Amino acid sequence: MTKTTTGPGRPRRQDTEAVRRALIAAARDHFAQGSFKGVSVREIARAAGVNQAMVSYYFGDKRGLYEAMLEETIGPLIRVLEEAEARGEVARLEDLIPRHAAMLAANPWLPNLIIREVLYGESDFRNLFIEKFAARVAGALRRAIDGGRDKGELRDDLDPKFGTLILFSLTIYPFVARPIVERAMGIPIDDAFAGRWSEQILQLLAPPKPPPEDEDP
Amino acid sequence: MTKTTTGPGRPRRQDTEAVRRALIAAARDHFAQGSFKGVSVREIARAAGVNQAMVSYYFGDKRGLYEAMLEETIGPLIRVLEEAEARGEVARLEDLIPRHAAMLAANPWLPNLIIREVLYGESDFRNLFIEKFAARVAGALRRAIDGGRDKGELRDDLDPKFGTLILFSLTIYPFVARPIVERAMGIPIDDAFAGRWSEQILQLLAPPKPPPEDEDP
DNA sequence: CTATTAATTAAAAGGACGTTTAATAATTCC
DNA sequence: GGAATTATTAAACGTCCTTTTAATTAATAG
Repeated sequence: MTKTTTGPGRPRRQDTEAVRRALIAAARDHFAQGSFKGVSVREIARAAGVNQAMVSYYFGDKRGLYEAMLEETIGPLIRVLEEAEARGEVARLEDLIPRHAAMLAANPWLPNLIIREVLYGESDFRNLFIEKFAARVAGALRRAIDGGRDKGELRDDLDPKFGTLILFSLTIYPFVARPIVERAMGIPIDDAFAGRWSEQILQLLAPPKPPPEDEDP
Repeated sequence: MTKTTTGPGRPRRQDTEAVRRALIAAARDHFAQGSFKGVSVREIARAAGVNQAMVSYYFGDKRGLYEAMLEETIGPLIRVLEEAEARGEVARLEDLIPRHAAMLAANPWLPNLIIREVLYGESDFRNLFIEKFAARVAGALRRAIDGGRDKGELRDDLDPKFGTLILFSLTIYPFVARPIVERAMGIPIDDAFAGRWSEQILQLLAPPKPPPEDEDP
């Protein structure tokens, strides 16, 4: 006779990786909505459908879960970006910007995690985060700007350092401030937004078009 | 004989307003650094140099202190801005942008409080906040953009809605992401920054200059 | 087949936190 | 000048949260 009631003990043939993944996913979604202290282990475990003691069992403690979550959610995205850069797929701003925007639009938890880590991240971990994430993105933006300048694809009154900051701000902020943008400005952040927004950014940085002739070509 | 040791009881001639102000200031600084749950009443009271029970005594509870703090720190800034607008002092982007930037640079706790309220603010209060703060700033930006367009002071390939978002992003984000900007991009956010940054923003939105003649005037 | 190991549970331990309380002393009011 | 009020303190209270523990059972190894 097989027992059907749940109780302590090892369950029949349950995948340990599934539990880990469920916890990481629940942690990602919850930490994107609330602060580190504002989200409880109980909540996360309940959302993941596992016992709260599993957090300590798999990750040591709450912070261990948090850090594993950051590594396993943001890490892959950075790697994808870096591989794309290595293959020269995002050397030009016209390729890089839409890619960044699409990535942020497709992963709604991403901008929140980033900004939270920047605002409240604790010393050591925040340092690592800035180094691993922000510095790399900033580097890619800077290289694309320098390249664009050299090829005359960029307006020449743009300071390269400030240009990097302009791009950084314009790519991330609308997604971070989503509630404001949607409700106070009436701009929906939907699938189409990333594309139109990228176009607007690129247009802003393009060199001035020659003044229109009075006649059509 | 006058007692010199501290103990329970009403102190000699201490100003009740001073206690209130100390609590508000400590709350402002602490809530700018940590989340609502991440900052304890004990910490704030200690920083303010008063007993923790004073929080309940003056503000009812922790949330009462938080809301009073938001009202008394952000409220005046909004009012200053609105009065400036009423007097027509910030109708033009060249006046409005540097003013916003200077305000954010001069009050380092401001961008953090704003973004935190947007990210984690709880239902009712966040709604109020967005309505009172974000919507007004967005409105002022929008009016300045529309005005600038009418007078031909703005490039004409700029969608007004997106233009508002561009300005909003560029004015706030560098101050929010200060650690990133300073450390990953090497741009110090100091007194001089607000001015140079405003110029860069305005330059970006200005209509393209006529192509330079080959001779000096 | 038996003994060990691994995964899970419910419950409890231990700590921190927000809030309340009772005591106390300066101030104010009549 | 005495009674009531106000501002303050230290301590306690109750709650919630993270982490640990002891029990339990499936899986695995010898």
